[in-house]
Amino acid sequence: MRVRFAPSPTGALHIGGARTALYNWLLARGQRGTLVLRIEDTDRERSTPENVEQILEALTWLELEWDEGPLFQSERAERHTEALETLVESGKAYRSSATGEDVRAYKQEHGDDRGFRGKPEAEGALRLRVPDEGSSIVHDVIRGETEFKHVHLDDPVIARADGSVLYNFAVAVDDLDAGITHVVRGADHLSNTPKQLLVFEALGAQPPEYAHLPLLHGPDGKKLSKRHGAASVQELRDAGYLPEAVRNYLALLGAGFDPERERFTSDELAERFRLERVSKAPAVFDERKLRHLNGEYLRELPVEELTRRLEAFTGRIGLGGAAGIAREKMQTLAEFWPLAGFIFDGPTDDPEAFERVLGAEGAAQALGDARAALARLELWDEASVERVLRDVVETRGVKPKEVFQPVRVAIAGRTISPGIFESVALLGREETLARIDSTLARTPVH
RNA sequence: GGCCCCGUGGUGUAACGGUUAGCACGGCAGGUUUUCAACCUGUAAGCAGGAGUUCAACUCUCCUCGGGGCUACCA
Repeated sequence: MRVRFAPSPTGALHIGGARTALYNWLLARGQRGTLVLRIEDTDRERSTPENVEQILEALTWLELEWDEGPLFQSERAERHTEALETLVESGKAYRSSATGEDVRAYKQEHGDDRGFRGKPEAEGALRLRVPDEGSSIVHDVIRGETEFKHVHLDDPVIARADGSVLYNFAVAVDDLDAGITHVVRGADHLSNTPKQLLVFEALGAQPPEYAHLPLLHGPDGKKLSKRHGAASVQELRDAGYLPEAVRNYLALLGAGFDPERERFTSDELAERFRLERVSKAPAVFDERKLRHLNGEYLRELPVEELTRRLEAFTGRIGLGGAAGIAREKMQTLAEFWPLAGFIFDGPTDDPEAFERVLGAEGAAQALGDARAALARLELWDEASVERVLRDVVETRGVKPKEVFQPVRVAIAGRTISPGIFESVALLGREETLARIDSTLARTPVH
């Protein structure tokens, strides 16, 4: 089995495209087949090295593997020309200068549901001759059979007047030459399939098996796009999602896995993936669910691994201790720094938190007592810190938060942080006492 | 306009010609708790609508409605 993922080089890898790539990968992996990557760059304008680079980067980030082959469709221009000539010689394609305007005029005359048929000319673009009789039937592994009557189909343009080929032609020729057995792609290509089928037929070749995946929509039911927040793999990465979580989530969106379970390894995914089980209905990309899943993956990562990823994500080093105490509280890598950055960069400036917590009655005394108790500590570790701080609570006869919150604001600057004992223990004696002192110095005493 | 696809709670989905229509996210209400999370318990919420086939339909057929895609000398 040979499958292919053929993105258009328009820039970032769209989330829907990522899922298509993933499904192809799972299919190939589960069936011991090969995944071929090919950039659909017959439109040279849109194909920039940067765009291609972005796509490869995203696929690599997702940890998908593919077979090295001719990566660019444009490298095959010679073969395309040759195939074109074959079709012209056999009368299956003809030159026509007809424009979109002419096609509309034709339909005015013959009816909207009548496909355009041109007359052969000496100059112009190349159109494929579609027979009026019969129909092309798309045999789709997911959707069953869909019939497209030839009368409704326009003779498609397969090459520009300058000889360069167009997508629907090139894709068929390339799939044929690459020996692709299964074409798995977005449902937006379903209507294009009869044109490609016609190309296979004109070339006297057997088409591959097709499977059209349901499209991914945004929360508003419209096709997923920029205004829905993250729309590309790159954005997901930058938002702090883990590739394994993204992969798992994307796989869940329409693959028809057992919903009693939702976490799967790549091997399990590949093992269970069945094209026949893929849903026909479009799915809405729900970032909240991805967050949830990501949080689970994050919490199960060994601390050393989590640290490595946080360091790569933030560009900082020495995050090990902080990773350990913050990991229970984050769902994405991006949430780490707001939560634990104070350990490295000093307390966050949050006047509102300061006012509310340290402005409260008894806060200054509580903080002072905590300071004194901590200063007496001989062994500075989490258990000892907890012991003495709880002692302060007991001695003062107040609620725990009346002691813990002032300490938290003193060291973190804000009311949200990892656990107070762990934070203090990690910060160290010197830094903790210094931060408390500096806080005390500007705290009003009630 | 033409051609085509799709339709189970807000979201992702499971099941089956006969079930109290299940699970998860999210919501709500409690619990735990030093904050925020996490975690635990409980709870609300669905077969788009209408015909037909059948002893029986969410499941099969048709229609309507709704959503989507394609309709380029784009991919």
